[in-house]
Amino acid sequence: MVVKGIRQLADHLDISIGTVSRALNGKKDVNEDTRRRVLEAAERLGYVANQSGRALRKGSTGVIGFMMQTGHEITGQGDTFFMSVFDGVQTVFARHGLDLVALLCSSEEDPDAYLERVVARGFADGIMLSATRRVDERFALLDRRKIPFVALGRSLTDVGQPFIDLDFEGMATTAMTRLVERGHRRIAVLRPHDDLNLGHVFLGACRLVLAEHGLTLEDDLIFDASPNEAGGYRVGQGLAHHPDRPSAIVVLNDGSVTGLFHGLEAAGLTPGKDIAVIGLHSPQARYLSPRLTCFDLSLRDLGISLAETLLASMPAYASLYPNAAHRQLWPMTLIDGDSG
Amino acid sequence: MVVKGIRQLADHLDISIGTVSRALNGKKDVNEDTRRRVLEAAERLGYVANQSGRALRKGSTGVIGFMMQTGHEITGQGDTFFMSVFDGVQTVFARHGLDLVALLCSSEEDPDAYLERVVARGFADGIMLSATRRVDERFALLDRRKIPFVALGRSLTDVGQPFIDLDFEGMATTAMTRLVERGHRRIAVLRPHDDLNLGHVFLGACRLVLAEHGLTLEDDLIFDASPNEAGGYRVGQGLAHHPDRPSAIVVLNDGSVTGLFHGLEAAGLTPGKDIAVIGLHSPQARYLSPRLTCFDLSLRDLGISLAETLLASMPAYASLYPNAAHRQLWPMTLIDGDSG
DNA sequence: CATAGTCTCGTAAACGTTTACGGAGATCGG
DNA sequence: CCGATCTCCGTAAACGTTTACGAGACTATG
Repeated sequence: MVVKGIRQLADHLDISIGTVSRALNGKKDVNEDTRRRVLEAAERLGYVANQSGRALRKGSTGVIGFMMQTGHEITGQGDTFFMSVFDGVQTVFARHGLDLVALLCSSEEDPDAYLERVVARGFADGIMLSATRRVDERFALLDRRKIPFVALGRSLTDVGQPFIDLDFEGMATTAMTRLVERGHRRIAVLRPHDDLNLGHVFLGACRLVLAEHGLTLEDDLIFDASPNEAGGYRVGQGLAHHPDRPSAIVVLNDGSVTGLFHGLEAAGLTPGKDIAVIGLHSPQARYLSPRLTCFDLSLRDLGISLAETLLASMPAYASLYPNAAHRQLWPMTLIDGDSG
Repeated sequence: MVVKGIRQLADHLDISIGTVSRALNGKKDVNEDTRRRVLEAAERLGYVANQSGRALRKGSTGVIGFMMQTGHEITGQGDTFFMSVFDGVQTVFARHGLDLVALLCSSEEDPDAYLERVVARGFADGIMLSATRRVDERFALLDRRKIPFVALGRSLTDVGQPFIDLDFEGMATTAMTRLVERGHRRIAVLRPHDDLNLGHVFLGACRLVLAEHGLTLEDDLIFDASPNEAGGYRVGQGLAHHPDRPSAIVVLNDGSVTGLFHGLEAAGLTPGKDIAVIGLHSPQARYLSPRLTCFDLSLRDLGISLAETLLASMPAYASLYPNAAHRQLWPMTLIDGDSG
């Protein structure tokens, strides 16, 4: 048997709905005996407070929305990237009875309009953004709507929004220094679409590092490619037939690395021998041959930080996370491989 | 400027909230002039009806939940798999103003309890399931709660629930016949955890096909492995050192194939030469060397069918999809590769 | 002109919950 | 034994929306 509505549950117990509600919500003014009775009955009859009614009254939904776009060509992240991050986010939210849902924006719908719609409806108490773009209306939009949010990926049009982004500057420094010290002079970069800001940031950092060594990043060595196997394959082919082939390449699209390897091999080049490859860690990375030299990070911990940063900006939870970082560049560690 | 609440919007227009609501919802009893005025003002002031209020009154949320579990070790599918399916689902839902969200169940929470909680709250009008298990409480639970749903993956405890599953029987027939005709006699199978029913179904089908040829599926040739690179790698190693090595393997875990290849290679075996490999299509499949012989399917179309099947079981939309399949085995086509 | 019909709109109830408020009974201190 | 305090609970308002209902102002029709 299943009971629908607090009214039915209250009638069933010969108690007023007020008391039932208080009992369920752990409020003070309720006898411990009746509380037990209520809890037991709710459990037995499968009563759970209606989401809409509760949200309407309380003014908060208990839901956090993580916006992502369907159709996988947009972001450069590997296949299990988000699921790992989510797992970290959840462990934090679970402590507060918050639920994480992914807001799925169709590839046919305008992301800005979608987000505005969802936020304006009051669907979620907080928003997580991903795949931030170089000019990203969404930051201003969320500011305007005054809803707490955090971005996975930095904002370039800076007005103080909270975010956590990968430390691309650190990555650029480590990668470029390593390559230069090993004698590389012509170094290429593979990044996803220019509109995503991670590639933009990374290139800037690379230029800085290279300049310190009196080197430059040649325009014809910057490859934009879809963050998938096909994109990597094409770049591999392109590299092989490049009139002035670089001796190394750094790959931001972790989904493209295996494609790149096979593209190179198909053209008779051996990664790590004919051309050094440094990438981002992905599940495949250590099973590639040669093993990929790559930057690793704890996605689960990243998710935890992401959640804490968001909660820190929500009035109801801020006091619990007094020293959560408002903005953070997430450190990555280099894992030695055989590819570069 | 942003307006909050239909009351404010109505006051701003010197109109009653009833009329405003009717205007926004395209109801009949409203002058076309005032409707335009309302629509324009709503657009300009950024008014969108509150989700909770609307859902509470209408008794439906306009939200469809796709349940999935975070932490990627459970299901064999990755982000791109789901994102492609979602894209298809969305194109159908968009026509009806329905929104798809992914209900993310933490790996630390019991999936059944999670689903019960979400459904009982009335969070969504319909549910999509994935990663169905051999004994899956969720089917009975959704039946009991009388909420429309569809599963991506069949139910084995059969009481007529709607689902779409991959045609593993067809796949088994095609794959096994092909291998047998090419002279293979000892054929292995790699599948994810036994608790997921796809592996169970597939094995059964394989046994049937093999029996027709007077062959059997040896117990020591059935490998259960985590649906990831590491799992595949270990099986590759295991195959290489198998006392009576099979000459072919069919792989259900698409996330494991590259790992399997590298595991084999690390042990000195060449896929497609020393051992035939047939798998499922994945973004990597055609960039592997040798190219993977695999079964492909249109994920986007699968999503469309999934959505239509669900809508067909929702009273409000059923009439629009009179001949949507209630249950469906989704066809897959074999793509010739070099691996087997 | 009277009546019926049409068009448009305002009013108010309802959806399921939470919570401020007040009241009834019990307990306690003097 | 009386007033004060405490414990527990019921009542009712409020959250923002949709919609059934009815009313007023026209128009058409006879």
